[in-house]
Amino acid sequence: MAQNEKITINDIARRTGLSKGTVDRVLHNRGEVSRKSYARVMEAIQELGYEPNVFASLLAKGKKHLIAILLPAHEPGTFWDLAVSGIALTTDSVTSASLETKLFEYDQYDIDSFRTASAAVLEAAPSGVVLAPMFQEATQAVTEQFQARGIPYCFIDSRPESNGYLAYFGMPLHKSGYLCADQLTRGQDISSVLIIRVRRDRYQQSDPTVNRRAGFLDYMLEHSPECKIDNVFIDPNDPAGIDQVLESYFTGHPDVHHIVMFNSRIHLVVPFLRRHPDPGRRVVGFDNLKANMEALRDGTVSVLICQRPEEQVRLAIEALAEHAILGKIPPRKDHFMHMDILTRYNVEDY
Amino acid sequence: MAQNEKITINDIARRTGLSKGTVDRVLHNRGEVSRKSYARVMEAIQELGYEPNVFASLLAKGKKHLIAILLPAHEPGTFWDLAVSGIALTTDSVTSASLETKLFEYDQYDIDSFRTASAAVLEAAPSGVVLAPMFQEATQAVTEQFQARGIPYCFIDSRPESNGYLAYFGMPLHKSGYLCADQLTRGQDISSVLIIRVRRDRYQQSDPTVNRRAGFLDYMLEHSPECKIDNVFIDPNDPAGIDQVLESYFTGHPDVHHIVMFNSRIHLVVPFLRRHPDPGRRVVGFDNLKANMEALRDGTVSVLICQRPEEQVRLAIEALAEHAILGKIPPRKDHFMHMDILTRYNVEDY
DNA sequence: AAAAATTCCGTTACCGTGCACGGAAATTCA
DNA sequence: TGAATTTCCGTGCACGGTAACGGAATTTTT
Repeated sequence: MAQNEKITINDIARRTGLSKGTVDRVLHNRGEVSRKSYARVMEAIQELGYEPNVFASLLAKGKKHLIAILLPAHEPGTFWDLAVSGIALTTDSVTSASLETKLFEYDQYDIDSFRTASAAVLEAAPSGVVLAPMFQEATQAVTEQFQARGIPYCFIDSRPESNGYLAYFGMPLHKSGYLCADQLTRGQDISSVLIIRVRRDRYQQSDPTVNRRAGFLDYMLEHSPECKIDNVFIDPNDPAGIDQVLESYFTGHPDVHHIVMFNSRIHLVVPFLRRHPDPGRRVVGFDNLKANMEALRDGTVSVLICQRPEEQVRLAIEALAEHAILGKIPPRKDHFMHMDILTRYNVEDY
Repeated sequence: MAQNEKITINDIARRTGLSKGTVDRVLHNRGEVSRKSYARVMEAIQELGYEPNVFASLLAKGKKHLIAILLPAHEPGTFWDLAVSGIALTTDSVTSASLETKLFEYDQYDIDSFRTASAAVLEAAPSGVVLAPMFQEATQAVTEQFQARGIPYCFIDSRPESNGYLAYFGMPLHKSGYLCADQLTRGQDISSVLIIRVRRDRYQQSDPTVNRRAGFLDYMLEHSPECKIDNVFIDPNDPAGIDQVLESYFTGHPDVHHIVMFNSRIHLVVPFLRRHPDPGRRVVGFDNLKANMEALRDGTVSVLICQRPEEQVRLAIEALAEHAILGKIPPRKDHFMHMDILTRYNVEDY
């Protein structure tokens, strides 16, 4: 409070009778300092409450830190497209002057492309990496490389069992399924629900929808144990097939009104739903894709549960930046983000 | 992309055959430069794509910018307490090295204390001010002072008619009332609602609840025109009185189940509601005060509509910082923030 | 005890801008 | 035309920290 003047390494040098070169050496403990001098400097730092000047430091070393972002290809209108848009959110022009971000993309259905992309990341020798764990073993493999090279990394979206990451930013998956069920049923008893699922591929992937579904089922078991729960599977790349599947299901089950989908692709079934309106129907999906929000606006979808993937990316980048530039490590590892409930009445300003 | 090396004012000096002193003069156009030289420098800046090095600049001038925050006193558990907690969110340690924030508080029921606080802000000659418009004319008066002195300012929470502010961060008020009604009724017809209001004081204050109520009534008019809407008034400082008012209202109107309140004080009526449970009741309030969230958890309150006042403060500070440090002006003035819907199932990670 | 090797430490040249000072060049005045 | 101004512009130090370089002091070797 009182003493306004920031104290510098020169002050410490003077105080200890040493030179700023020596002070600098102990600050970055890069050796070549006697025990005695080391102790004296540390003491002075304590006493005077020295704090390094970030600007001077950054200016002097003039290094640009590279943050690598390793994500599935962001085809327009997909979840990963949202995530990627968060890179630009690293708004802070000051910080960003010493930060460079580079996006490494891969095909989320092709493990080899992931391996190639990982290799490229390692090649680039970044100061930090943001990634989503898609392929379990391959992710494990690459993060071990990161650790071996002392490269910090953050997970977004979901999180593997491992433990070496700097931080994780994502939605509490099980809870999100629970919330989803509550929004669908509005806390009232319902008699039937249809879960629409996407058939997964051969590789063992980390799949957030598993936990969501579990949360959903837990809620239903507690609140609507009588409720009949059906599952149908669709193929994202076959719109005609989707229509067929739904058509045949609903002709067989005219009494089913409610629909949920635990991934971001609720928009895939929207065309069908538009053609077959049902005033008693409720539809809940996930993630604020453009197409999903459109469906929310016109009432085809009742509720979307969203997790701000852009924010997750932004926060991950910031955590890595703080680590790289200032050597800070975030107090918490796991950051469970708020689950946003979107309806047609609050979708506009999202 | 290709040329990696950042170009500096020295490069420009060399290119133009002038000295860096001159280049610096045109960069900050502080005169003492001939037309011809000025033009040449500008041209070179264009051609080479010069961008100043923020760190060097900040280091050289070494000035700490002061951002003043002018808000109602943040008594624990109030809305303004939340807002104030956002000051600490100016997380970016790099930026914050050149930023200093100072909180100026006043009594939101005492216009003189506001005047005193405003005077103190002017006294401090800050590089920017964050404020919420409580007293209309007094706010007008002080912002005129800011403009006269070239001090940029941002509004949060709500926004007066005037026009000289740098940016505004807040909830779309009318829409929030609309949303509130939808959450209360769940889109279904209801027959009656009770609006609980706080009697306002003598001074003409900027009152966000007016717009919210308007939005609410608009919704009801559209969706439940038959609905009977009652109003009662309570005094925040008289708990016993609150109980009396509610007691007498509900004994007279046992058929009324639904309750809304358009300010952050829904927690005031929670004790009464807890003592008089009603399974058919729905209660909607605003803002994530601790007490409100508690009531959400135990089911006394059904839904809270929240606006992240901390984020508003953070964003306002960041906007001012960018302006003060880098001279940037934000692209948009008005930032309507997303309205968060909180239920017992997503309140935990908020 | 002298030479060789280590361990420590001070000096110094930057990093890119900001800014004060003083002087050269151009202009105005007498 | 020479002096007095006014316009312009270059020089140089400061900001706080980084890191290479080389030398003094100390320790180890022969």
